[in-house]
Amino acid sequence: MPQPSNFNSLPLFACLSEADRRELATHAIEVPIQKGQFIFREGDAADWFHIVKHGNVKCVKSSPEGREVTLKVLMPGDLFCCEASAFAGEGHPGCAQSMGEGTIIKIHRKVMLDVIQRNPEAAVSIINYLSLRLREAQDSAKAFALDRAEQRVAAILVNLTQRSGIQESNGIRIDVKLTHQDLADMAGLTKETTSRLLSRFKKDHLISGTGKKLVIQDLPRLQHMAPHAFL
Amino acid sequence: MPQPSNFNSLPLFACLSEADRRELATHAIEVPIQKGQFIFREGDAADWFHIVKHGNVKCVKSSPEGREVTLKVLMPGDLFCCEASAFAGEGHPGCAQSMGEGTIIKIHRKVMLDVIQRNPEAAVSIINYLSLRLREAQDSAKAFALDRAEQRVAAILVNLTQRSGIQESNGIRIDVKLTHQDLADMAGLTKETTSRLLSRFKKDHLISGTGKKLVIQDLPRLQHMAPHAFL
DNA sequence: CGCATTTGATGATCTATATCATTGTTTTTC
DNA sequence: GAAAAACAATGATATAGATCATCAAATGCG
Repeated sequence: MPQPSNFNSLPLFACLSEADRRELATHAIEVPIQKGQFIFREGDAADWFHIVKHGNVKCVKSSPEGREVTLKVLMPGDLFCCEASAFAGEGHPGCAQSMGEGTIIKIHRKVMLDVIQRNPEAAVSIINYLSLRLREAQDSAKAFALDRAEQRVAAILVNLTQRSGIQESNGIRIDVKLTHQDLADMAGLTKETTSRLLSRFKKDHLISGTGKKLVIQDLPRLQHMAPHAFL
Repeated sequence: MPQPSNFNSLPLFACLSEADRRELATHAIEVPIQKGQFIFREGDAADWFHIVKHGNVKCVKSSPEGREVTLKVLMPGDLFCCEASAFAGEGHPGCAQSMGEGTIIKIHRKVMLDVIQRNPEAAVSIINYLSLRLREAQDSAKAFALDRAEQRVAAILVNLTQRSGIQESNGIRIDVKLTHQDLADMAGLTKETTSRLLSRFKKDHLISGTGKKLVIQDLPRLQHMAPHAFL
């Protein structure tokens, strides 16, 4: 049961006609996802565009030795891996893995490319989307190359707060279920180092709560610690 | 004196009609660049598309503390910073700096956008170009997060060899003037560490020559050291 | 050409973060 | 609701790479 409301709220589709959005919605497939489930793996054929409906999905790359980085955590509404892959019909450059229960919407690339053909405006949207993602990826590369562990973790917390923060009585709750290992994978650290940093952040009253319920208590100071945006 | 030959050889323009390519060539401006000269700086308005005609240009980001990363070294024929910036009319997300004497070609974004409007095919080329760059940037982020210094330097040498290598009697010469500092900036290392690694590579007969004339002697073994592509 | 500047090589130390190890605390599962 | 599994906290130690410090070699410049 596709939900057109999702399509309307996506900036990427804002330029489409009502008819085209309905066309996309008709061809959209909704799929439930379980914690840890791979939506696709590195190298898989990229025949689908994906949109997170609810839950969170992480884009992951791993090294032969088994270490892995999380390049991005996706929130409801986020499009993923419409990158190179889906357009050029190549394999996926990384994995997409569900971080918990959720739902994703899949649209076959043929349907999508069809709609784009008919809407030059949509192509521009895609270009803007890719440009933004490119900038983000370059910022990440920069952060990994130049920033220290503390700065990277701070930047990640700031980013997650901005993208999924919910105001609460005692601060802003990050609405993503994150283990220390998850954060470590985003920051390119070990879970131990991440754990120690979070302990210090708690001691300094920058954050509170634990595990699944991280609450940001001093966003300005965290932002001040983070040289630039990240993730 | 624009050189249409350059335009014909660019994959990005391959789909254009002869007339459109001529149109671009007519509006192209050729500019000589000096060593160290900034073609643009972070934050500058992005009103131009740039193409390296000869010489090399590096895309650089720097941290407030003065450290910097080189996100990419561009070879003749490479397009640069047609990213987010030029399309969205935003500021440049990083600097572009000449690595030596050279020439670049500038095309105003209005001319470029005009041509793209008339050629839906061109938009697809741009999408493919951006997709590729995105993948590269994600690979870089991954390399910084997961690979060790030696692996990153090896990967960079492999990449430079593939993009600018010239077969010579004693190996493949990298046709880019690189100081150890340049390589260090690409790998996210200090010049000392890079110097030590290159010394070891020489001792192991992986490379020879020095400074401005780096010669790769054992590309297969270097490739084997590098987990994945980088830069 | 000869001097000044930049670049390269390499030693000695320092430090941020990884690794290894343990124990306590949640969360899940049956 | 008890047992199992996953997660968190934190100490002790190891190490890759940074930093500091020279000196030598190459390169550019007047």
